[in-house]
Amino acid sequence: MSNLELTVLEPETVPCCAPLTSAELSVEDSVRMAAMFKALGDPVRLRLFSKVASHPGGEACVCDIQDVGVSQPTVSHHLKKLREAGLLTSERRGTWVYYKVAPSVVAGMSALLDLTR
Amino acid sequence: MSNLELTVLEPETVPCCAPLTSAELSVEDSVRMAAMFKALGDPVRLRLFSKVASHPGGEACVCDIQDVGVSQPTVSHHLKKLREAGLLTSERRGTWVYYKVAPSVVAGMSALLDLTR
DNA sequence: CTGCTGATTCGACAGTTGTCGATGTGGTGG
DNA sequence: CCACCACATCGACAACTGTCGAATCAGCAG
Repeated sequence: MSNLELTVLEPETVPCCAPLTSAELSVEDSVRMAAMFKALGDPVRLRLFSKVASHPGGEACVCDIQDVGVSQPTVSHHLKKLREAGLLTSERRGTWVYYKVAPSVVAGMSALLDLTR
Repeated sequence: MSNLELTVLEPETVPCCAPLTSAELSVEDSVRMAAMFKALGDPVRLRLFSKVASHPGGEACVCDIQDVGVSQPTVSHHLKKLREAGLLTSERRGTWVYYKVAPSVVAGMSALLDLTR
C-alpha cells in the first residue's frame, strides 16, 4: 500500500462544498469534512499541525516538532491521523521524515467556515 | 443558569489567534481552538450546524433541523455540544427553541485556517 | 388542573480515542 | 557487520463519546 505513494489523497484542489450559509451539507460531504475537523479536534494534534504550518520553509521533520508534551510514539500516532485526514503529507529524506501542510485541503475547510460569502 | 442568558459565551469578537502560518499556537489557544474543531468533528453535528447556518433568517428551531437520522435526544445532545463549544447560541421563544450561529467564533476558526495571510 | 407537544436530561452501554512502553524498521556511519 | 539514530507499529488499557429509551421539564390549549 505504501509503495503506491500518496496519490490517492492528492490535491485535485478539493472542490468541497459551498460555504455553509448557502446550502446545507450533504451526508457524504458532512462525513468527509467532519473527518478533517475531527483531526484538528485534539490539542496535541492542533499544535503539531500549527508547528508544521508555521515552520520556516513550510515543512518540518518530526524531530523539529515533537516537543509537545507526549511520548514519541504518541506524536507519531497523531501525525498519522493528520496524514490520514489529508491535512498533512509526509516524505522521507534520508534519516528524517518531513511533514508539510496540504494547502488546498485546509483552504477548503477555511472556505466552508467563511460565512461572509 | 439559563436565566442568566448567554452572556458568558458572548462574542467579544474572539480575537483568537494569528493565522497558523505566522506563528505556532500556544498551549492554551490550542486547547480552546481544538474544542471548537472537535465540535464540528462529528458528521451529525456538522450537519446540524450546516442546517442552522443555511436556514433562512440565520436561525432554526430544533424541529426544523432534527431530521438527521438519529433520535431526538441525540439531536439535543449534539446541539448542546455545539452550544458549549460556543459555535451556536440558543433562545427559547414560547414552545420552540431557536438556534443560531455565533458568527465571530466561526470567523475565528476560518481565519486560523486561512494560510494565505 | 389536565393533557399535549417540543425539547432537555438521565442512565446505560458499546465503540472509539489518546496514551504509554516495548518492539520493529529504515537509514547512517563507524 | 554492528551500533546508533529517527521514526513507525503493536498491544494494552483507562477515559471519553455517540447512541438509545425512559423520564423530566416548559409552555400552550382546553
